[in-house]
Amino acid sequence: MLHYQEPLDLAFQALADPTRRGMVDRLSEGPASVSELARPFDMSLSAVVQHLAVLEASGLVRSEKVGRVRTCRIEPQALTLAERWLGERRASWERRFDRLGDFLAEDSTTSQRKKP
Amino acid sequence: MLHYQEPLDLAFQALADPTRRGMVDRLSEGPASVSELARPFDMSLSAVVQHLAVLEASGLVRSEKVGRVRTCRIEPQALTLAERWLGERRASWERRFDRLGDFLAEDSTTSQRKKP
DNA sequence: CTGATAGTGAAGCATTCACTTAAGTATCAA
DNA sequence: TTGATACTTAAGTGAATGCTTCACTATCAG
Repeated sequence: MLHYQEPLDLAFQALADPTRRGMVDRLSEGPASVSELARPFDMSLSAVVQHLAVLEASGLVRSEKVGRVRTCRIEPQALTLAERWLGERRASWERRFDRLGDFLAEDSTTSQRKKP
Repeated sequence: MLHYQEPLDLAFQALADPTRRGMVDRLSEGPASVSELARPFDMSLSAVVQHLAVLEASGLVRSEKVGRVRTCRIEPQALTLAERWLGERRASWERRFDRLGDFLAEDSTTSQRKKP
């Protein structure tokens, strides 16, 4: 079962890991090098680089190397994409919730209404 | 490496799968039974039930059984939690970005002057 | 040059994930 | 009661995930 991974899959998957959320959190305050990103975490640099690869694949982070230092920064569009998806579903639910009063007042079983 | 799974881990993990997002999408339109949730997907009912378990564990969905039918509905608080996390990071980045704009507006060492 | 710094790449390993099939258990309708 | 419906539970499988270690390549400072 090979699937093309949609942006939302990749973004949510990337955000599901606390280390990666920590990295995004750090980057939301401004750019950072790989070792700088790695510092707070109790794991090998290699592991952090692998997390970074996941973040880059998801589009949440981009980076560029100058000399021997790779500088990472957040890519807010991908963040917004996920945020919007959530917002839309919540809005849909709220719309329905608002109409609930009408349904209750009318007391009808969906489509079983007019049958004389 | 045993960890307590934080709500955000569970929520983002749950949302990382397109089937589960499909289910949340459906539920944002209103409650549904398990088989109703399963109908659009080309997989066994068992698989759908397992996806549902992930959604329930994450707090995104709750369900209750009446007779032989389990009715599922969305739990918007968990949705809001994830949405807020994203919003906060984006806000943090935007704040920084605004300050950067101010800085660049005054800075001329790294960019060329406009030709007269 | 020499050595330290910053990162890269590959292999290996335990665990988790997303399914499957198969065999249940209640519940409702006739 | 009989049979269909609506799940439920358990076991198994292959692929993906989150690490590790070790070996390696650039880059910069003195």
